[in-house]
Amino acid sequence: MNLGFHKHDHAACISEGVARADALCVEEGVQFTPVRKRVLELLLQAHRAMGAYQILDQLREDGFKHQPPVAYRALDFLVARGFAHKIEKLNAFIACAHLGLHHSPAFLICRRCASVAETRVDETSGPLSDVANSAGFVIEKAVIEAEGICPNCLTHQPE
Amino acid sequence: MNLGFHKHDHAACISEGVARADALCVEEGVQFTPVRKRVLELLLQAHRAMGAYQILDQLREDGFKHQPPVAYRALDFLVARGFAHKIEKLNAFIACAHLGLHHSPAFLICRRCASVAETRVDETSGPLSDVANSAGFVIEKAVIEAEGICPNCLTHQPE
DNA sequence: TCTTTCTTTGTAATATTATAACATATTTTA
DNA sequence: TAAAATATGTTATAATATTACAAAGAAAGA
Repeated sequence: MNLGFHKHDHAACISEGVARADALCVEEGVQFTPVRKRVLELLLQAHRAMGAYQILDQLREDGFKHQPPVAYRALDFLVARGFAHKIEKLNAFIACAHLGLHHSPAFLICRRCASVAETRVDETSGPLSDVANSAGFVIEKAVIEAEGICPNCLTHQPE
Repeated sequence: MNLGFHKHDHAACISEGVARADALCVEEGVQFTPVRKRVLELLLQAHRAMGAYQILDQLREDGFKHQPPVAYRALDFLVARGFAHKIEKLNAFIACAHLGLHHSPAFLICRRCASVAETRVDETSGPLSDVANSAGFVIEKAVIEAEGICPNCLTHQPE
């Protein structure tokens, strides 16, 4: 599976991501306003997790308004629609790597280079679901974030 | 498996937890100082996730010093030794339910009553490990936190 | 024991992350 | 076009967490 730990056509991945989000917003009848679009672009461009205040700094440079709610509102919108995800461990946000697909994301976070790869996991099976089912707990959303060392960092500077 | 969604002898579970931590500290030659012990007691007693500032408030009532670092240092100690865990989703801390056992914890968080149950998962197998292995990513620690509705809340006030 | 080393605590200041509240503007719907 | 819903502008503040440095206490070696 492509986990993002490699080179790719980044310009295309940004414009495709924005286009896809745009289409989904039209479909769902919601407004993909300039700030929202810009924040998604920034996240796609960065290709890594960004804090809300980092985003705010970029917005200021772009001439957008830059009080905290501006960033948090845009991020809330993107996260609610699945266009971005919050990485709880980092208090940061990242563009969705599987935009448009309903999925349950999981993340691999490199503690050396801070790269974050998104993968999908099956919510309805696996050890956690088994435990939840037998306890009678209904899982609605799962935060799955693994920390460790990515293949690039292992290769280039093994510990 | 006992997930904590039930009645139990709470006084015993507090004193046993503290005693076990005490023994482990002796074994490892580290100091189980009064603040550290008191914070663990508070967490065991609360039997739910507590924020650092909630703990700080309790410490103040107990006559301990109560600047933020006091709580964060004690919590860092407890988390480093596995006596407590941080719930990233809640920015809160909870006493370990399997004190003394090396384990990879996972949590079931009820969004209605805010109870948190700890369970163990196998780090070395399962869908996430498979993805990580095939990508060459070495997982060191996994944050696994499921949100949903606990059996008590389902039974007592079904939605 | 002494003394040096390591660990822990006390404290002030500040950094970082996030939300509340309310006014205004814009878009959508009827 | 009026009403309703949605989105933005703005101020203020809440909640979470860390840095830095001084002082106190415990552990280890001579």
